Amino acid sequence: MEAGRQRQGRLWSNLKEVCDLLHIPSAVSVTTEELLFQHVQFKTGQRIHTIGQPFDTLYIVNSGFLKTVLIDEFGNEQVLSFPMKGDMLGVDGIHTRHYSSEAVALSDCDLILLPFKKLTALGRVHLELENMMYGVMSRELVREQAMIGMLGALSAEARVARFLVTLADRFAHMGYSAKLFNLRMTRHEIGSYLGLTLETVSRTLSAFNEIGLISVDQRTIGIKDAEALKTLRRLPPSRTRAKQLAAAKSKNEAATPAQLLAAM
Amino acid sequence: MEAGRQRQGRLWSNLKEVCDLLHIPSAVSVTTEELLFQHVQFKTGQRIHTIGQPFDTLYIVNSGFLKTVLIDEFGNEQVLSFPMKGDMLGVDGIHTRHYSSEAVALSDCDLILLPFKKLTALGRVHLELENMMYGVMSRELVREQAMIGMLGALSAEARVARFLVTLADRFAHMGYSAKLFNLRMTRHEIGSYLGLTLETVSRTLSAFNEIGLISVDQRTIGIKDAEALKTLRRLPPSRTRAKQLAAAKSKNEAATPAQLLAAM
DNA sequence: CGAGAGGTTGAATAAAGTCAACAAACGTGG
DNA sequence: CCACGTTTGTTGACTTTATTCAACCTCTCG
Repeated sequence: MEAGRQRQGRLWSNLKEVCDLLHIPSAVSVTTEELLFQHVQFKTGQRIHTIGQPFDTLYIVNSGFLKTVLIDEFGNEQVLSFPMKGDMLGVDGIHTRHYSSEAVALSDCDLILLPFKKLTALGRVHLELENMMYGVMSRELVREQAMIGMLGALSAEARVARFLVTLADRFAHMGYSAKLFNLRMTRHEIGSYLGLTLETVSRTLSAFNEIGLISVDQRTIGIKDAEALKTLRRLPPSRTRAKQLAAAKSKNEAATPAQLLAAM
Repeated sequence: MEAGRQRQGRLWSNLKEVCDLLHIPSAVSVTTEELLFQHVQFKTGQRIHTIGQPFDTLYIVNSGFLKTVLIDEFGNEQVLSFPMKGDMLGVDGIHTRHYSSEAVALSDCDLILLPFKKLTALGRVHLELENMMYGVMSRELVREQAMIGMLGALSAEARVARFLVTLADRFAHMGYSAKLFNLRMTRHEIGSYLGLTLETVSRTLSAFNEIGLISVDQRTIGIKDAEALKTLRRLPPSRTRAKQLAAAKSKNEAATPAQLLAAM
């Protein structure tokens, strides 16, 4: 299970470990020791690559959390993604040979370096590597399409709800709890990612907490009703919610998410 | 310049023609006649592929205009892109082996078929083909990132302005006029693409027309002040515009875009 | 020529953003 | 360990932006 081994004070991974990390089925016959990829560690806040920097390597996240951002003409950050274990970074640099986004570590990180030249050269020998690349790039493309769909069509509440569900799924996929986890990013970063202001994110989380869909304590999120979050499109107006809560309280009962959402 | 030749009642293109179309520098030595890719024609309104359909081929647009869309759980279309000459379709199908979006012809179209199996097989022989694939996929990824940035950060007016500028650039790149062109899509489709309602798109175009940035006549758009459109972030409030227009009128002059935008 | 799709415009409404005050957590150095 | 300033998060009041609903117009194409 230990992806990578110590050598010369650094970690290295072989091709099989890389494929496993990317969830790409690999039928590598010879797990040759020649095919080793170096690890690099980054501390919280460090930049992995910046916009415009010459592209030469891709990165795979082995551990830790990051954000990728665009910087617009007047310095405003637009968060594009929150890569974590198994995600690939730097693909946007292939086309122009310069990174078009910036990647920043949100926690201490361990990344695997994939020098692009080496990768394409190896791709001709180990053809699962080539298929891996196509698969990963296509997957990223689909993810971005989903993001565009979300930004184009969903309300603030639906965006936050989906964000939480997606995060929960990713944590589950990594073997962590999908019911209770810590956000690694600020409200501002979430807002930027979702095309909302940090206040709207904060208010929406509070509203979800109020009606019992989640519990919120700073960056600790508890998922209480994943199903409701998945299908949520719009919250009932707050006066309706207040009325329902009051009614429930007067009967000395806790209002259930189901009751509240029925008012939609 | 004629990309494709008649044969058995259909058109075929060789690798060099495909590369040229994609704007990928190709140094193919042997323009072997073995390496031919078939064309297919679609009429306006026809579907190239649908969501969930098994993936096996990529498409390159040789002529015509299309849209790609996602369909959400309750049948609403979300437009993802408006592919035209030189763009590639179907890349989203690689990952899951099923197309994740739907492509529809907005005009009569001529597309080149790239069977994916054949493509990857050839990629091992002609390595510029492999590089082409990486380049095209990375380019598409960067385009989608820009889209996310736009949807996340820009006002309705800025989105419409950028949309027009981008279209103009693409037309110019194809050898058409960047100053005067026809939209191939409805206001509804533009709105969906930009995350706006059709009414907002219509009003914004009218406002741009009113202050002289563009001329609008149904689907015919004339670009009058490309620079202003490129840098536009927000329009001055309409009462200010009304005042300025009235002031200009009283002096018997036409209000210039510069005057109006100075009020920002 | 008439039906239907596409487009424009206005008035009312709802959603999200802005501005501002405050509170809680963090981290650094005394 | 505590005091401090800084960053992050919450909440309220108000404003702005874009949507919704509706009426109406205008092309296009059977």
